[in-house]
Amino acid sequence: MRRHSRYRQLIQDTLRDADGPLSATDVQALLDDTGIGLATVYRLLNEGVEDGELVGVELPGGPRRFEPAGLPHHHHFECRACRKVFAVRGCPGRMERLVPDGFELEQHEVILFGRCADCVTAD
Amino acid sequence: MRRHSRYRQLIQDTLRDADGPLSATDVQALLDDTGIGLATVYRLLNEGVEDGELVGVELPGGPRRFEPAGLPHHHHFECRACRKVFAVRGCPGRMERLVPDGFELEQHEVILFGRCADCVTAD
DNA sequence: TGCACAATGAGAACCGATTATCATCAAGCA
DNA sequence: TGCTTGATGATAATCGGTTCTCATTGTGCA
Repeated sequence: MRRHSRYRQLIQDTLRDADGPLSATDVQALLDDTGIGLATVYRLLNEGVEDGELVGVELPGGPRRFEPAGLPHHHHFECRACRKVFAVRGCPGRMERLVPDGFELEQHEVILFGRCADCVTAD
Repeated sequence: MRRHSRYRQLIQDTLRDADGPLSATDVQALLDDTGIGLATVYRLLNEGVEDGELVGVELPGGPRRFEPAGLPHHHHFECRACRKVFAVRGCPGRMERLVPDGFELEQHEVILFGRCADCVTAD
């Protein structure tokens, strides 16, 4: 049984309020003023996944990220300038057309790359 | 100036004949009988990218992969069973619809996950 | 045929991400 | 108010991937 954990809920809230999936170091940086250690962040993120409250998100060339479980179907946009990752609603669909004969499709991921609004404006 | 390289062309040919992008260790394994060293594989792959003959392909949670430059627009299918990655022609399109206001889209990647024909048959 | 130097292979080193270790801290109960 | 025990933080260890180092090889030209 998991007893009192100062941070458990705080991490959940942090992920829920974020614009997209966060890495362990992102979470630590956002909770910097609490002094939380990186080991604790990893521990709680992994526990969150085990408990089904969180899901891991893998994006090309980056560390593992985490977001709340149960979000509606969505994909991700990675800003090439600030490296932030945003969840984007919707899906282009029609993935089946791409699947070669004899292959079985289980899942798909769409990743958009470009520049986020903040970085576009910053020019 | 690059002079005689036994392997340069061999690696190009290997990538060109493959079903999809290959990692450095994939290439080494395919050229196993030549005794090529991993350092050489990495060196030639990186040179290939510098020279514009190859492009690097990043997929979630895997090592960097390489494929010939100039291929027509395509995406990738990763087999969850054998971990092989296949290039798949075509594109679902309509990516712009997903881009949030104020964001600028530069590129997109679509990755399909499932089981390849060989692994489906192997059951 | 000999030489200079690029190419190579083996393995050490490095790197970022992640996990393990362990002493310390503190919540909740006696 | 003490005690037990899970939670925590600092840091070492680990892990896959990749790059670096350097002695050796062998190509291509003199």
